[in-house]
Amino acid sequence: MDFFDLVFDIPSQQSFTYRIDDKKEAAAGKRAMVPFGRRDCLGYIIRGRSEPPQGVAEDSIKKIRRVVDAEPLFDINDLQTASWMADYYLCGTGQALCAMIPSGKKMIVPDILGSGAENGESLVISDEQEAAVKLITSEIKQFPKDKPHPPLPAMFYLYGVTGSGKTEVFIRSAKKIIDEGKTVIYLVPEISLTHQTSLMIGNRFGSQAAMLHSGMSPSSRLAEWMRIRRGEAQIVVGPRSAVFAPVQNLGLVIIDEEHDGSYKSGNTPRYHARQVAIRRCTTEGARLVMGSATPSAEAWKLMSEGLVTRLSLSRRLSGGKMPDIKPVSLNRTEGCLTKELKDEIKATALMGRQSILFLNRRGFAHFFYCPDCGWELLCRRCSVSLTYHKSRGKCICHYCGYSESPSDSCPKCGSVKAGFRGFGTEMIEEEVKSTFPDLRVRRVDADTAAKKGGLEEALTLFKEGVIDILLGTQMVAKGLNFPGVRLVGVIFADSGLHLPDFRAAERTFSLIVQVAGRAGRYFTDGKVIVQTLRMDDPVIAHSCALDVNGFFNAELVQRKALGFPPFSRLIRFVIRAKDDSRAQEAVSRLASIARPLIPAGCDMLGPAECPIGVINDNYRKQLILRGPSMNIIHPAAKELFSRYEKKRDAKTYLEVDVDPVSML
DNA sequence: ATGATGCACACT
DNA sequence: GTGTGCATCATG
Repeated sequence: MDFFDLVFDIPSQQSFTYRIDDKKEAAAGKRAMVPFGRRDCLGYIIRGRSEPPQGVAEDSIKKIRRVVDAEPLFDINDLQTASWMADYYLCGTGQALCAMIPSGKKMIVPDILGSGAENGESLVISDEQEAAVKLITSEIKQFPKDKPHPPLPAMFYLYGVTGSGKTEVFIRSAKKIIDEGKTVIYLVPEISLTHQTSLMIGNRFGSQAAMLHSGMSPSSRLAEWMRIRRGEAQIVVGPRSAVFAPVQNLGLVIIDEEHDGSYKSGNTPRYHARQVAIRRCTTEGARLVMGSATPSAEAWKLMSEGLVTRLSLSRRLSGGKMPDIKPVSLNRTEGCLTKELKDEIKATALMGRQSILFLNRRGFAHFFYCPDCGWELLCRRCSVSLTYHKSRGKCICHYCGYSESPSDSCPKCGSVKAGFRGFGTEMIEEEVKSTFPDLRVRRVDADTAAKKGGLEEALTLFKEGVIDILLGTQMVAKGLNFPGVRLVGVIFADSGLHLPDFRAAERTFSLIVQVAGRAGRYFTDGKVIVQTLRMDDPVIAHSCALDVNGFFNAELVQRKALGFPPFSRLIRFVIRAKDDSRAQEAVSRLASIARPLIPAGCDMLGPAECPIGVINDNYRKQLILRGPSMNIIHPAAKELFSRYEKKRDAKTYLEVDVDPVSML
């Protein structure tokens, strides 16, 4: 073994061979400084070899300058995971490896939230919880080897309303697995919830636990990582990237709030932690348990197919009850507060209790709808909102390119008020303040949270009861529990429904149910008012009834009919360029390469403008490959990718997203 | 990704 | 005839 193959953090699958004098130093899994091109570069050693690869002259091989690590950073499993990622997500092996370690690449600001810890260990658990722990930690039955299916790990889904004690089941299961001498990875979404859960795990597992917090300094992150690598931690808590935690003898991966979008990486290796977890569990013989009150459609389907075992928790603990959720029509309402909501805010204030009002992010684009009956213009083929383009005077589908002219009155009820409008978020704050001049109102959103301590301050004040009404976006919707809250008001539940994304309904449903879970965790008189333009919309109705089953029954029929996931798999190609016509030409070329490559039973959506057509002065066009399974479209996508990249169009960039989660 | 190279049009 | 600007190429 005189030679070693290295990969770099570049978007190329290629590896490069180097030589070393002191070969004891070098080993697969270590990093090394080497001359690469005209500069020195940090590379990852992925394997040793006894002679140079074919076609590479011996004297063109350079020497490794310095091996950086005394001990390998990656073991064989890690290296295999990286090459699997490179293949699956169409990125460089080096890029994948780079994503697996806490690099000093991105600097992160110090710790934020200092909110209090959760109540400690509850000694008694319910029968349901007990049964769940038992199943999760039971002997893994080997999958029959003769099955045509690809091997899958033992997978469970802890399905139950907020406050039903999922965390306790996770913790007890983890304890049992650790007692068997194995290790656990506990994944949490990339939000404030991380902190509360981390504290709790810290309380219960002490020094056995390691945290890979997203708000940690790079140095302490690295320190924790090394501690894990050395085998000094049995349970690792962290966001998405913690799925790569270098634990030995992995026994269990927990994915808390499985439906959460932050498990999908938004930049280059665009991996999904759930997918990587499944893969890791498969190769390392571990089991997987996910949990949420609102599973993703993918998980729901896996459950109904029996590939994931469902474990239900049906009761709320801590003396809480699910709140009374009331949908209220916004039609013909002056402003954005209905009488019902105002009355409840008043009543709540009189009781000396608190309210949370949710301003869900407004639909970003101009969509065509009727304020009187709620009718909205949808694509006939994709059932996705059409986006109005003022310049062209047309409504366009961003998936398939279909367009039509808008009419000047509502086709359903004839109202001439139909047109393009939206709720301004600032005006809501105005209205709340002017309606309730003697109540203390505080708004928390991206702007207010931007300045340091802004969010923490607001939440502390709210907790202390110094604020009566907390106005907030998603960042307040998740995770945090405020025992004093009686009322939750959703200002405009439909807003997310207008997004031109086939998951719009799923996300809206999930958000409303999660938000409802904020109220009445410890009391029986929780109240939720859901304001909507479309009282009869099944999504709104199902979410207000907390009817997950009913929602998915309807939603999955729709998805199946339209051929969207989970009944198909997607690979999305996005072309980005400063110049619109260059971007257009590039997608056209991409599409013409793609057309003959599309396998039978698969199709291509687009090329079309991305739903957010311009970001940062970059024009964005997309093309989506769709097929019944990954096995079928993935090879085609790989071929398309490599043929397109053979010659890249000037000043254009291509991004590939396998299993895209957000289509915006 | 990124630095090197080579070819285009511009200006002393 | 040399000088900036960007598209193209290779990196062992």
